[in-house]
Amino acid sequence: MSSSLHWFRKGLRLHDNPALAKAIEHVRKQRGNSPHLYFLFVLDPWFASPAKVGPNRYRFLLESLQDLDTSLRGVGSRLHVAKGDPVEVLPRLAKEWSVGTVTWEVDTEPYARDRDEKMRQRLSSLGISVDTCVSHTIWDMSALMRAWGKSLPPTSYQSFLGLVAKVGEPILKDLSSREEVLQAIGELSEGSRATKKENKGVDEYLVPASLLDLPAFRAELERDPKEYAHLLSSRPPLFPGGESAALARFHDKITRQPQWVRSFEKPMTSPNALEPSTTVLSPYLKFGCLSSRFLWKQLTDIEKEGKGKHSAPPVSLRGQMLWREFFYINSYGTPNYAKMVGNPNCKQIPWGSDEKLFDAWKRGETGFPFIDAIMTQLRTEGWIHHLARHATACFLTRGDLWQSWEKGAQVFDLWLLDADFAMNNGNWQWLSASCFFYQYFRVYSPVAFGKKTDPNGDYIRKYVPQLSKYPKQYIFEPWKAPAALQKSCGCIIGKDYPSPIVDHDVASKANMAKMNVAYSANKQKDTMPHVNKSPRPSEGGSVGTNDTAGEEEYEPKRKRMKAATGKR
DNA sequence: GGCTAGTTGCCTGT
DNA sequence: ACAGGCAACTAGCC
Repeated sequence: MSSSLHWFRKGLRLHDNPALAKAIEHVRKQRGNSPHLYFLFVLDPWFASPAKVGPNRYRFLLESLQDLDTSLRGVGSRLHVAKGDPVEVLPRLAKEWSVGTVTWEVDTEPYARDRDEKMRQRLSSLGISVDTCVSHTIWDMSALMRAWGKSLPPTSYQSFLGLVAKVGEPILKDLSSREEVLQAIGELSEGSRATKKENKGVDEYLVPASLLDLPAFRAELERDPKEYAHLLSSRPPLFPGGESAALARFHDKITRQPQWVRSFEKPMTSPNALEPSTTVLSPYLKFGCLSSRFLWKQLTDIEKEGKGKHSAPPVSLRGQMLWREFFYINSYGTPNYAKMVGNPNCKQIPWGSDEKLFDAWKRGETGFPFIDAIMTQLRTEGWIHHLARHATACFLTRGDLWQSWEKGAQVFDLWLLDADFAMNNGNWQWLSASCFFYQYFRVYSPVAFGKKTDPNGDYIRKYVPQLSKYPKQYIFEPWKAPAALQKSCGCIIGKDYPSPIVDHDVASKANMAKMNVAYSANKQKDTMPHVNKSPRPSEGGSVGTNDTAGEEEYEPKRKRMKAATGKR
């Protein structure tokens, strides 16, 4: 029982990995029993299936595991990759390998919290000790919630900034580098018998070399070759997974251009640039290939070192990191965070359920080129700009299609490389004006918004190539092009490219009226909790765009509200 | 109870 | 580039 095992889940890195460092310490303390340090990742069927993770992100994960394995083998160690339920698999291997201590990085997602609690109990019953560290986020969410002192987390960014100012910044002095950690592992590996033992027989714990090694994904590929065609291309991926790629990208986007870092303002970046206008470090943060604490420290240092002014939260790069922490505390402290029903911070809104509208959105066939280009980039490349996410999320929910944010979040969760429980569900609530943001009358135009940063429509030309010959005055709204022009451009609207599935002006105004009704119903429920009134489904036409009807709908409720509060 | 601020809306006019 | 109208939201703080 003298060996240790570090369990990788997120945190797929060696640098700044305090739980892994603890595992090294545990092994160092052992003497004489040829203790070994094992590294394990478990492909849990809970997420490792084509229904839960799109091919791009699975590829990214495998590359991240391959990179870890390569690094470890360089110093005489290796990564073991097992398949199955980790609560079943890990304790079995721990016994087989005479492991006395297991370490992992804290994961605050509901599934992970539940799984890890089961793992603790299971290991405890086997007499195996557990050591964990918080290093996926900059702050410890449980400590932040204690300091906050309320049962529900702060839902405004400003109050969150107040909270972290009160708590203070964590001390991030001695973040270990990958080289330091590898050297320490190398010293442990020397003379260890375990590495040699494994060379006998078939190795069932190798990192899968590609998606095609996984039967479920192979079956998907055979079922839908077109969908997976981009995976078979010989071109290297746009965003390769792994710690090496993470550190290289960090160097390229951050270290190499301090002036750009210091002047970064998120709203000034472009959602439809052909080269990403932001860092695209998010996939690496999601899997922990890059340490958020390391990035935070580097950004802080770059701001300090330069002279003159630098940008500030919420729009600066440090501000982006704080948004991440903000959504993490919300995901940690909100019951049923990923749902509307049962989520105390989420407005209850009677979203429609129209499969045709939803599928058209998902497939990028709405007839709005800007939206369809975004959805195509998402599906094929796995990353879209933050503001592109805004535009398409608003379009699906309160802007145009009036479909549930939960269904939109599922699509993002499937296809995004950086799909993150906290930020994905939080931002969908934000964009649908269900939580965090409530100015529902500010609606993104699927035609006008993209023109500001891409007047020529080059982004559309790339991702919706049917329209590539359209002149710029029609490319954002091709249905307005004269029939002769459509013909000469080789793309007839309604035949070669869909007609718009909604009239944006009509739909968005009708939806604003529905939001008004839904908000009023939520207000009544809040002020009169004994009246368990579910939000009324409303037809767009019944409220319509008539101002007087809206007034009548709204005014009496104000009075009732006053009467209700007056009772106190 | 009132006031203010809120990561990044759109459109028109200057 | 920026201001104001649009018709008007909520949370947080006083």
